This record gives sequence, C-alpha cells and structure tokens, in this order.
Amino acid sequence: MSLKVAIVDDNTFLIHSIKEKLSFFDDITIKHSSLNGSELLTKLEDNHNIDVILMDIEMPVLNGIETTQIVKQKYPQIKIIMLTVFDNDENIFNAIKAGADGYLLKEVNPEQLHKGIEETLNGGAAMNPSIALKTLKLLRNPIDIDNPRDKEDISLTTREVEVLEQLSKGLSYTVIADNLFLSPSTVRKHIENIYKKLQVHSKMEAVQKAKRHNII
Amino acid sequence: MSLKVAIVDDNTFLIHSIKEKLSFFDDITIKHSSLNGSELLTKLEDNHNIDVILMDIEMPVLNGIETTQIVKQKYPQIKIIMLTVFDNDENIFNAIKAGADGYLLKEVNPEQLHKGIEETLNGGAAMNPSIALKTLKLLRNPIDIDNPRDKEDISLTTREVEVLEQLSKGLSYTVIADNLFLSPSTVRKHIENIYKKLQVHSKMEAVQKAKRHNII
DNA sequence: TCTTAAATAAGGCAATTGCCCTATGTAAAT
DNA sequence: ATTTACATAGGGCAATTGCCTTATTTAAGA
Repeated sequence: MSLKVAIVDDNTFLIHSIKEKLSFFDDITIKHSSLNGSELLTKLEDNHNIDVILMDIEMPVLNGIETTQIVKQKYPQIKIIMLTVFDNDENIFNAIKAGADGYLLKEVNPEQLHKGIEETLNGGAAMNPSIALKTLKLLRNPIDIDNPRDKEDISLTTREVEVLEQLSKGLSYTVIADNLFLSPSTVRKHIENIYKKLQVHSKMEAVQKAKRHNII
Repeated sequence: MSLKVAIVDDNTFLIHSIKEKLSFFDDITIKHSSLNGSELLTKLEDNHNIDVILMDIEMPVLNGIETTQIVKQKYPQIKIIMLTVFDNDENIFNAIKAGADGYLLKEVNPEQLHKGIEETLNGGAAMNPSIALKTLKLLRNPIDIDNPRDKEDISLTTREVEVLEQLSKGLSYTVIADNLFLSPSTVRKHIENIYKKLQVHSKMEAVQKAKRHNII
C-alpha cells in the first residue's frame, strides 16, 4: 500500500515542483493539494485517509502553523512535515510547538524528501542538518519567542561566529588563537570587527547580544 | 586535507567497528582513539588538531557527557558527535546541554556516519530521525531535568549574587560600584571572593558557571 | 565574650583587553 | 580590470582586569 501524501502551498509552481520530485517514487501517491490551510481542512473533513501532509508556512487565509495546530488536534495520526523556504527560529519553534513531525527546506532533493517521508512514517522526524542544529540551540538556549527582540539583522562571518563561540567560553585571546591556529593579532582583529557589528564594547556584551540573537 | 577524527569508547570491539566503517572513506583520518574521557583529554593537551570526536556516553573514569562539557569548554571549535547505544531522554538532553553537535546510534551504517561527520563539519547537526523526534518532543514539553550538576555546594552571599548579576550584564567594576553605591575596591574584593568560591578566573567563566548552577 | 562571616575600603603590579593604526593575499562580484 | 569582502598579521597605548596584601566595622554564633 503506497503512502498517501497531501500538499499545502499557496504557490502552484512549488506544488508542481514537489509533485515532480515525488513522481520518481512509486510508493508515494499524492492524494491532493491545497492552496491554504482552510482548503486542506475542508478536504480532510471529506476524507482524512492521509499519511503525511507537506505543509508550507506562509499562506493566506490560514497559515501553516495554525493549520498544523488544528490538523494535529483533530487528526493526531496524520504526520506533518513543514516544507518551507524560511528557516528562522520563530518559524521553526512555532512549527514544532504546533506539533510538526519534521521540518525540511524547499531546496531539498527528491531522495532526501522521500527519505524524510519514510522516516517520519517510521516514527522518526525528518530534519535538515541545519534545522537540527537550530533545534539543538533552542534546547540549549531557550529564547523567549513571545518577547519582541530587535530584529536588526546581524551578519557575522563564519570565522567571526567561531571566535564568538570561543569568547563565550571565557577563553583569552591567546588561547583562542591557539585553538583556531591563528595569530593572536588576527583574533584581536576579528573581535574588533565583531564588536563593531554588534555595537558592543566587551566580551560579555558581545556574548549576551549574540545569545539573544541566537547566533551562538 | 582530510578530516581528523578521534574516537572515545571503552569497548575496544566497538572502536574497531567504527574504524572499519570509516575505512571506506579516504577523506577521513582517524588520529587516535581513547578508552575514556580522561585519556582523550590527555591526548588533546598534547595535540588538539582534531575536527570531530565520536564519543560514547557510558564510560569509566570520565563519562561522555562530562567529557563533552570539558572539551567544549576548552576547545569549542572541535565538533562532538555522540555515538552510543542508549537513546533515553536523559542522555540526549544532557548531551545536548553539554554541547554535543550531533547524536547518532551505534547501529548507524557507514554512509550515514560519514554523512553525519560531513554535515557536522558543514555547520549542521548529525542526528538520527528517532533522536530528532525526541529533541522535538523535548522542545514541545520542556522537562525540568533536575541536573545533579556538581555536588560541590556553592554558597554565595546576597551581595556576591548582586555583583554577579551586574557582571553578567557586561558592566565594568566602576559602573557596578556606582550602581550598588560601593567603592570600586569593594566590588573588586567581592569579585575576587566570587572567583575563589566558583574556582574561576574571569568574568565570563564566573557567569557561565553561575548560570549552570542556577545562581543567576 | 570571643570568634567568625560578611561587607566595606585601599594600594600595587602584571597581564589582558579594547581600540587605534597599517598591511598583505585571496576570492567573489562588478 | 577593479572594487569589495574576508581572513590574515603586526605595533602601540590607555584602560580594565585579575590577583596579591592589608585593614576596619558590623552582625551573627559559639
């Protein structure tokens, strides 16, 4: 018996792209697709014999988070995998809270998508490695989503984030240099740049701000 | 340049099994293996040029959770993937809290293990689907695992806690003195005493440890 | 009453940090 | 071809920090 999949996405082009990706696998049947949560709910009321729903987040009328919450309330047996272009903390956290069983990005390749669906049906969770890392960070450093944080986008380079991580452990310039196989001068330079980007003036402030923005 | 991997497992048979799994891939070099955390730490002190550590949890002398915590404190740039047969919530939660970058089960096949190492180095997190599900559940239902922490009972005075709170905001000695209507000398003295009680040597370490012990 | 813990305050010194300057090589973008 | 971003590296200097010493006052406990 093949897996019954439903798709919810307000972008018809992306629905088509998902269908195409799954067409390679004959153990998957796409039962129907909807352009928003409301449409999906109507279809489920008529027939809820569905194994997995691939759900977009940003949609008109009823968005993916709200829809997930409702579907999970009424049909807890149906697995829901979020399939979206957005991977910000807010969305991930809210989707998980709403009861999502997985979270994949739209750029996922056919094999990964197929595997994700299978794993989810087998009692696991489908997740991008980058999403997985974000969930770990959320577990380690629970941020208060409800409280409005400044949204100013802070863009640190990979190296800067690495240095910041070391700073957060209370390590000195020289130890950080030793750890990253750099000259202390370079570490100092990176830290100067970090301070400028974060608009702070000390290690502690930098780490504080970085944690608030879930950079580390 | 191939990826430098270290293995820590008290079971020599399992070490051999992991080595065998990774032997198929020529972009991976196994630098050394240790039978417990203590042995690993000694080796890292000699040479910390390691990309990833595959870490067992149940080990004599120094277990995988404690070892992860120490390694991440001293060498935050080294990625650590837990590789264990146990997947209970306690272990997963504690490993994540200790700073693990991934969590795989020992039955993992060579390809998955290799992929997990690669993904982790690429800034993601390696995770079993079943583990991923458990992390989602932990996020949804935040259990307050009463961490035994260190048994050492740390008793700071009211004033010391006040000062520590100010420290954690990244304030300088003089500003703290001004805030608490004290002489900078007094603030310095309090901080010295805090350092001695917590057995640390800098603001950042003090704040870190205090947070771990729920003092602030 | 004597002792101890806590809070207060100060001086000195070496190491670290924060902030300014300049400079080079490389890779991506225009 | 040229700008731009990134990573690397170094020098200099004032301020801050970490750690040592000593000292007084007050409040709580033995």
